[in-house]
Amino acid sequence: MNIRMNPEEVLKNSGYKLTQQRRAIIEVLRNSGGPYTANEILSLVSDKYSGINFSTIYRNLELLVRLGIVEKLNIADGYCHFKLTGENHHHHIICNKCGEIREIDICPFDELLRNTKLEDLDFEPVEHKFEIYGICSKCKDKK
Amino acid sequence: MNIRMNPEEVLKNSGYKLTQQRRAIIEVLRNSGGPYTANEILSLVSDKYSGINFSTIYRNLELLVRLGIVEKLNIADGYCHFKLTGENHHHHIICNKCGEIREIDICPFDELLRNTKLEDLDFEPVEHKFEIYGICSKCKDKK
DNA sequence: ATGATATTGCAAATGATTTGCAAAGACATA
DNA sequence: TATGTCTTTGCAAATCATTTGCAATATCAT
Ligand SMILES: [Mn+2]
Ligand SMILES: [Mn+2]
Ligand SMILES: [Zn+2]
Ligand SMILES: [Zn+2]
Repeated sequence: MNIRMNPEEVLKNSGYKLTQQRRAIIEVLRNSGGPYTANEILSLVSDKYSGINFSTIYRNLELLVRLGIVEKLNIADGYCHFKLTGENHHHHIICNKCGEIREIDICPFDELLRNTKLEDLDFEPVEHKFEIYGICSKCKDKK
Repeated sequence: MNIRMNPEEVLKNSGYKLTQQRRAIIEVLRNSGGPYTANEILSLVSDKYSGINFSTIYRNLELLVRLGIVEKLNIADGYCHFKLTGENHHHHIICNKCGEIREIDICPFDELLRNTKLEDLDFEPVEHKFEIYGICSKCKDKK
């Protein structure tokens, strides 16, 4: 499964059908930064493909995660957030007040691999999460 | 609010009552590594204080988080996990197969602060999460 | 175009977490 | 130590994101 295949190709290549709904979901994730909640994705997709159902959103997000196309983030706000995996790997800073999610390019994992400390862990890493929570500048100014 | 106060002192100092249930919850968190789900904490506490209710667990965990005594982890398994904040700050490697959570001492945040990259972010960090997901040695051997 | 299968929409179920409310407990005060 | 006030608890019901069963529909190889 070449890493350079696009989501549509991965789907077909894995024996899944390229439905209107799947196209729309991928399209939305591609054109918007994210990460978005299932709710937000439903709204965005509804613009392109009205009538799409919540369970379709959830079922497909799960499939896309399973295929490695989409990444699922468990942010401390009670919802799952989803974004396209891939080219621009990054992490997030999240405001505890307003909930704004901003991307950062700093990846602590690169550093880890460089130090080969992982060898000692007796563990095969697949993915990783790094998030910084705090107060954004807008919210700091407010009080 | 001195960082050297113990949980019981912080509670009283903040005007909250030191109930049997709160004592038991803190006791359990102190004597077990964690992080634990609310469910696991209910079981552990029930040994000490039988009859304790789920809503009491949740309400107090929320309070303890608010007071900075407990840390809430959003691990990608659908549950919230809780552990005592404080002395031994660390992160986790989590097995995608069996769900085992193991502690690691590597903290990417120290590194970040050293590089002063955070100054540019215009953001006041409060806490951070770093987790590595993958396959543990036990699960790797199984297949 | 047809048929075999995968996928969808809908509505109902699930399950962790939250909430309202009356009874019980903590603790400052007398 | 007894009293009174205010907080906290237990219980049961509500919430709400996510999941699931099933019949109807869409996709795609032929
Ligand atoms: Mn990274
Ligand atoms: Mn850390
Ligand atoms: Zn903010
Ligand atoms: Zn494992």
